[in-house]
Amino acid sequence: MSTAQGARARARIEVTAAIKDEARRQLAAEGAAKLSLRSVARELGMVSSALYRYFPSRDELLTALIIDAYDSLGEAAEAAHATAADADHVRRWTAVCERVRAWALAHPHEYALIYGSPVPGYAAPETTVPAASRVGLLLIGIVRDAHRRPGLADLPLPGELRPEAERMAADLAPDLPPQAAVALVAAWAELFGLVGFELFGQFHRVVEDRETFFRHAAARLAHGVGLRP
Amino acid sequence: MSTAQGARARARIEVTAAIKDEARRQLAAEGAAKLSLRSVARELGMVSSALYRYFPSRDELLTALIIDAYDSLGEAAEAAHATAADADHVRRWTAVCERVRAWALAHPHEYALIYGSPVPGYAAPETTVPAASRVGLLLIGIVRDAHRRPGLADLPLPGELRPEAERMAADLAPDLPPQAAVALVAAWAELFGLVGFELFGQFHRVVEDRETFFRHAAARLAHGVGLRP
DNA sequence: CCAATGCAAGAGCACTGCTCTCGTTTTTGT
DNA sequence: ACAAAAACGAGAGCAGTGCTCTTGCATTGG
Repeated sequence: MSTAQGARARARIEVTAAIKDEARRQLAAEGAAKLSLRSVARELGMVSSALYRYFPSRDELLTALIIDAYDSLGEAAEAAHATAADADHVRRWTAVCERVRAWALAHPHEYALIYGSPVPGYAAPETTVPAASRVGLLLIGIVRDAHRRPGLADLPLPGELRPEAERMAADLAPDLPPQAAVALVAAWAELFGLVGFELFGQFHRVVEDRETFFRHAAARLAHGVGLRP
Repeated sequence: MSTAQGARARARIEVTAAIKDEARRQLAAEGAAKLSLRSVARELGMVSSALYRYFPSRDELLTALIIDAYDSLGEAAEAAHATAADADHVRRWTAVCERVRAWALAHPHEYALIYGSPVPGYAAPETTVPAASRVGLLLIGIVRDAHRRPGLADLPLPGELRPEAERMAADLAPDLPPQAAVALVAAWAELFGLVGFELFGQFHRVVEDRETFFRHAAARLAHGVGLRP
């Protein structure tokens, strides 16, 4: 039987956590490109080959960090949503958007890891999907609330788009009108376009008061999906 | 005086071009991470150290490729704009957007290089700015045309945003109303959010008919900046 | 108690960016 | 036209990387 897992098993999860912590430290400090297995091992006082008992490759380590980053961002966004629970739909939407931006500015390298170019060979493994969906699900929830109250403006749905819109709505939010689903996905992508452009320097000498600019852009996105104050 | 530059100077620009060509080949085939100076040199039949006579570092080579990529994208977008010169403003806008998307899908690694996470240490050098602005200038031109005809819808300008809006308009397009400038910059960033999400796999199992989805998202962006058919 | 497994260490391979030196060739100033 | 200066290609070498394989020790489980 043995209730308490042996000392070995406990040591394993501790070492695994220590590796991830040190790797995350190096990622935050220098970026994914400069993160090296050898230097993580060195910092932890072990030899590089020992590290392969815990992660089969550098890419696997990075994947673990990717999932953690998605979770950290999702948690932050959910917390922002919770503290704005009493506000109207537009304010809840912008609260989530602003928190996403704040998280990105605070964790630029983690953000680049998950929303920048895929760093490894490429193709994010399927295991990252649940963690990656958290912000999206949050935004869907806000629009769903607005639709139930009711308070979701009706959007036009061009005929050409109807089949895809219905498919998307069926997968994402069967209770929402199809045009809301497409508007939502578009706004979701556009939100990260705004954040990414600011973070990666495209707004250099273009936007100065980025906080104000972003707040209004986020409000315009909310308006675009049909939310009204 | 000496009109025809010496054979040495001519050889230099030829070798420089050959290096860039081979580097671009490897970039397109394997991505920026796998592009190595040594393998470029190997493929060109020279030794790696000789390559440093032409590019002082790997990052400088990458910077040259970045500028070329911006120019290639800008050229494609301008060509699309030219062939749609007779159409209405919305169609010209969407033509440019769709060409940007098509270029990104055709050159994923180049796109990742310029709009993904900055690959080197980071911070794109100032020399990339002119090439990077071409698509933005194109979009500004379309809105300016619409404003002159006239046919640019009036957008609201919240008081809080007015100072930044006026600053942006002064820098970007003094002849446009301030609110058009902010809407333009936001739409510009959002456009690349849409493209990036599709390219980097965020639409996996979310959007199926991506062409149709994108066309309508681009049209919605046009509407958002005040363009009307 | 003993065999099977988990683990850390070390050596080693193939690769990278980059530097320095050493002849050779081309350009330039007088 | 000739010598000094600059540009160039080749090679060796340094420090670093991801990853594999073998060896010996510690911890498990039957």
